[in-house]
Amino acid sequence: MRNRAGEETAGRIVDAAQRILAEAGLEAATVKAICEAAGVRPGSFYNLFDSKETVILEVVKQAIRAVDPDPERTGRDHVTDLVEAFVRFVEDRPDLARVYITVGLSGGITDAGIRSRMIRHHAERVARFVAALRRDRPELTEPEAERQVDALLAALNGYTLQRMLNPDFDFAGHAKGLLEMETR
Amino acid sequence: MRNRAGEETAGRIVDAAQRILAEAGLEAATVKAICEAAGVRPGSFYNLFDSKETVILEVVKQAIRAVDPDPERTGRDHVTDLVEAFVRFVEDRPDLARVYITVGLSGGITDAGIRSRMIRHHAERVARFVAALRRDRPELTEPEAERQVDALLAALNGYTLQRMLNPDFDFAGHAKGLLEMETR
DNA sequence: TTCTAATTTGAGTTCTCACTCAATAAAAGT
DNA sequence: ACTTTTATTGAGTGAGAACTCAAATTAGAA
Repeated sequence: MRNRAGEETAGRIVDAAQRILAEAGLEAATVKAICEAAGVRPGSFYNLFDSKETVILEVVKQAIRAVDPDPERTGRDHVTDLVEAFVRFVEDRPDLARVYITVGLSGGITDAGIRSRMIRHHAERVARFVAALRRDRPELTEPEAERQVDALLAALNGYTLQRMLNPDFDFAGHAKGLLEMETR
Repeated sequence: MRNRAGEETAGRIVDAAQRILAEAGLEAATVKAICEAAGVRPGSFYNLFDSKETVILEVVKQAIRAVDPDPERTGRDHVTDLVEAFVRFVEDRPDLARVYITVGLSGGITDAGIRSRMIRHHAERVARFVAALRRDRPELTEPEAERQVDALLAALNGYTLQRMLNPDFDFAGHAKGLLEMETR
């Protein structure tokens, strides 16, 4: 095992970046701050990563994965499960959620691929929700289900936005309210 | 007329800041970039504004004002009117819509006032929508109407987000779809 | 143990940022 | 025309950012 030490250090750096992002936001995630939190000197940082952006992107990828856990479960979840996973993500990792939403808008992340990656990710999520909804309510046609899922996800994103603006906003409660409207 | 020249220059600076914010985001809105776009030297900038933040804030205020035109009409509109106004805002002024969302999300604006200002603005909008909805459908109780408006506005914001990510997204169509769901 | 490659170090370098200010120019008032 | 207020200029400051690199250290292989 030749690069065990390096890999371990790289992991510590990503963890530190994620912690800072979660606690203090994107602006505070400087290389210096990340290095201090990881207990590492800048030289090591740049020995292991090409740029700061690489690390932030790695955190964002983890965030994307975190929104939809256990993707192999596809075909068995209910809409409530999916919504609950989304709520948990926003509640547990509000600043990852912020990063997730900001990335598409901000010029800070210059990686061109990230935008299309997020659009594709959204499309996959819609498909998963539609499948779950039609399982719960088989009487719905495909287009009907799609329209409802579209509105549901848009509302969830909108509430996420609100939660970003106002930390006191009761995200979980409002998300649950949406479910009751949808499934009535 | 003592400060006409200064006021005109200040206007050019605000316009330039708005253009840059809309086209390239908060990160790109440096003093240098704003000055270049406005055809002004940094010295003039700081003769007219205390800080960069002052200018950004001015742009945000304009964005907020643009979302809800004709506020004196309160008490006469229907939900469809309000939604249509919102759609028109997003379609006609995607630049301001982007500013509204970007700035709200970013931690870069340290001014505490801007956040609460946006929250207050949202509350006012909810009230206006609730009044309109109860006028359209008197059978609804206040809490019922509030919950529906909440979801409607969240979905509209979510769709706005989607539209920012993907310019091909059919915002107007989806917004109309929401209305049909709400008022069925 | 000894050699070698992976890893870490930290004092820089370069860059760009927001912001300043003394000097100059333009405009307005008398 | 003269004076005073207002507006503009642009070189410059210091702070802090991302990032570099030659040298030192560490750890696995022989």
